[in-house]
Amino acid sequence: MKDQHGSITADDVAALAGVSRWTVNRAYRKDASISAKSREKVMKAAEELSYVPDLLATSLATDRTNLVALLVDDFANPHKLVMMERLTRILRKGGYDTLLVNTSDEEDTSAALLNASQRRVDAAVLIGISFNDQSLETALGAKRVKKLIVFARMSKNDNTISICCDDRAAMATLTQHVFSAGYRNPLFIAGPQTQSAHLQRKETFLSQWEQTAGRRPEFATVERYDPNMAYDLVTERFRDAPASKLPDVLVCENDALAMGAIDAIRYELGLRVPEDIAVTGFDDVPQASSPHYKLTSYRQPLTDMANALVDILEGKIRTKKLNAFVGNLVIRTSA
Amino acid sequence: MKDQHGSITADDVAALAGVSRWTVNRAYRKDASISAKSREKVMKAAEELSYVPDLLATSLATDRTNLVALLVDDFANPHKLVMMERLTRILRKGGYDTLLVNTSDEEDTSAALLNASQRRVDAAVLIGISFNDQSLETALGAKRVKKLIVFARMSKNDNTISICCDDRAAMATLTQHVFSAGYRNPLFIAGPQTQSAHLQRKETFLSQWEQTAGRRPEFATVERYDPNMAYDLVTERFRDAPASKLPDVLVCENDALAMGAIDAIRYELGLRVPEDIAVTGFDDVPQASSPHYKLTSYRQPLTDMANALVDILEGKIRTKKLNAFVGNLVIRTSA
DNA sequence: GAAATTTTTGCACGCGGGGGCAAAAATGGC
DNA sequence: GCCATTTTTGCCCCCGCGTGCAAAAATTTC
Repeated sequence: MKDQHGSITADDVAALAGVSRWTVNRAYRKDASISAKSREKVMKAAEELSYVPDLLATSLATDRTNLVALLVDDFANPHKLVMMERLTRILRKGGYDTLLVNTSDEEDTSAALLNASQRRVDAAVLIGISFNDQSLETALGAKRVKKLIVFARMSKNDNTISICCDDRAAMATLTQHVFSAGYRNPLFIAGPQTQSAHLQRKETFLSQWEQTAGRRPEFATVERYDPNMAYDLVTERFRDAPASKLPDVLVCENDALAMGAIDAIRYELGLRVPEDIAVTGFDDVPQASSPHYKLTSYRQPLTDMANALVDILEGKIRTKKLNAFVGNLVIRTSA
Repeated sequence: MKDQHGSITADDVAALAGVSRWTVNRAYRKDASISAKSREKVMKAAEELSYVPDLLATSLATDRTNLVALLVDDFANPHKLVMMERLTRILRKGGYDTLLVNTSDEEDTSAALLNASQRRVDAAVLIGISFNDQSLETALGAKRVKKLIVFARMSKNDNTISICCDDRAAMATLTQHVFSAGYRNPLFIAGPQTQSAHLQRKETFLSQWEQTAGRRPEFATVERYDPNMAYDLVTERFRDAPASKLPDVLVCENDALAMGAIDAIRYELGLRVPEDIAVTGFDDVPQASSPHYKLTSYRQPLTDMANALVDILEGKIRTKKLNAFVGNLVIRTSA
């Protein structure tokens, strides 16, 4: 009875059940060789003492924590919330807990990874945007983490695993929709140029549009995925532009930019969406469906992607670059 | 050299530095009695081997994990993102990591708490809305967690610690602003009635307005803190109402509801904000500042609150109910 | 320079549980 | 009922590090 200490260990249960400590632990492992009878005895005793195995000790002994670090660097984008919800839920279902690591002000992703490695996470999942391949290459922390997974973005780094939706297919669908809706003069609004994933999205659109419409569209970039940046960009670029100089559709790299663009069109340019300028986004954040935006957007198959993540953790998938996930275009009235 | 195993332990460092393992570990504890000389030797050897102490083993030995479970049940509200960012950042600065627990579909908060307790978290912080005092009372998991902290809400449960902004002061400021702006016929839009924190916000407004204006205002409630619910509420309630029956201001329990209300006013009622109906929110989410909403809202002092959380974890604060945090009213054009 | 302190270091043991093997018990065959 | 198998159980040692104490080394005292 070390009940006073507060924590009940397998020893206590063993004593009560009249078996050895090892038998108690075995009762909790499903593949263990133990008779149904003693397992039952153990479970009964465990319940009586309200015993639960200690994951810390288990982790230490097995070198498996069932813990995944989730590194997030941009808490401004509501899509992060969607991803976090989906990932935590599905990871949990797969038996994993999530360590949330905020790398937004901490330029040094390496330090975050190192810290995670000190907790022996089974994997680190990056859903940020400012992690570039180079930093992953040089990060000391990166090497200590068992698995490094870039989620919703493609990394070219050979040591990292990428899970991403098929940008090519996505942009093809989008291009198709925009073109067949009659738009002919698009402007692509992209985020920072340093991000491979998004660069890919941009390049894919540009080339696909060129193929479809015979002309390579213009594009503009902003420094961060911040609605205000898109807002300012659109405002400054088109404030005094004659109607003939205006694009007829803004294809935005994500919803955050699209929403900023819509606001600028309405409140700065005094124009209508989609009549004067149409807008498309990417991610289909919850706000995209608000009557104000009614944003046509592309929804990534996050559930499938998260399930794939679990499969990777379980070792069921060994491919390093998974990018065949196809989502679907959510057509609303903004384009 | 157990380098092949991948993990370098204190033993390896000890061997290289020519001291015992315990001296190595001591070098990492700041209050340990160790000579400057040998600490230096150890650190040099550690760097050479790129050794880092294992937090799992440390936690097991010290019964202190420096891990905090953050339970979140509503990923639809963008304010959660703000809170998560602030909390993770400040906790990290205080030396704590964050375990993100999604309790949105899992009705059983108890199971989540139990799971967290198996990881021996130093505390569980609830920033959700559907945790009610009763469930905290009966939750088996609750007892196993060292500290149970309700953040941004007041719990009446004696066993839990609450950190909340001063709702009375907040609503007083808001009431004052609304009243002196000339509004006389407010409608309060509240979330689910089961939540003590928010009930408090509502009751506070009602009584303070009564005191100020001499008349107890009406209120309406929705089932979830979901913009669509506020949207529908406003639409249904006022669609065919004559202008004389309309409130002149909607005081909403949070920004999510306020934004839904604004959309309904504009897109369903065809009225203007604030000229026909003004709106106020609470939380000051990032979207509140968009040109579309320009929402007058109340910003909680999250940084102070998060710092208080760290102080509680460190044992520097022993008070159980902290609710003296005063934020500030962010006045925009919606009211 | 020897004795009395004080600082530094080493070590047994513990934290809670897992792997793998040998002993014990249960089962099967005839 | 006896022996060969198979299942079940107990146990040693290990995971990586912290605590508290005793031994060793360094420092002070007179």
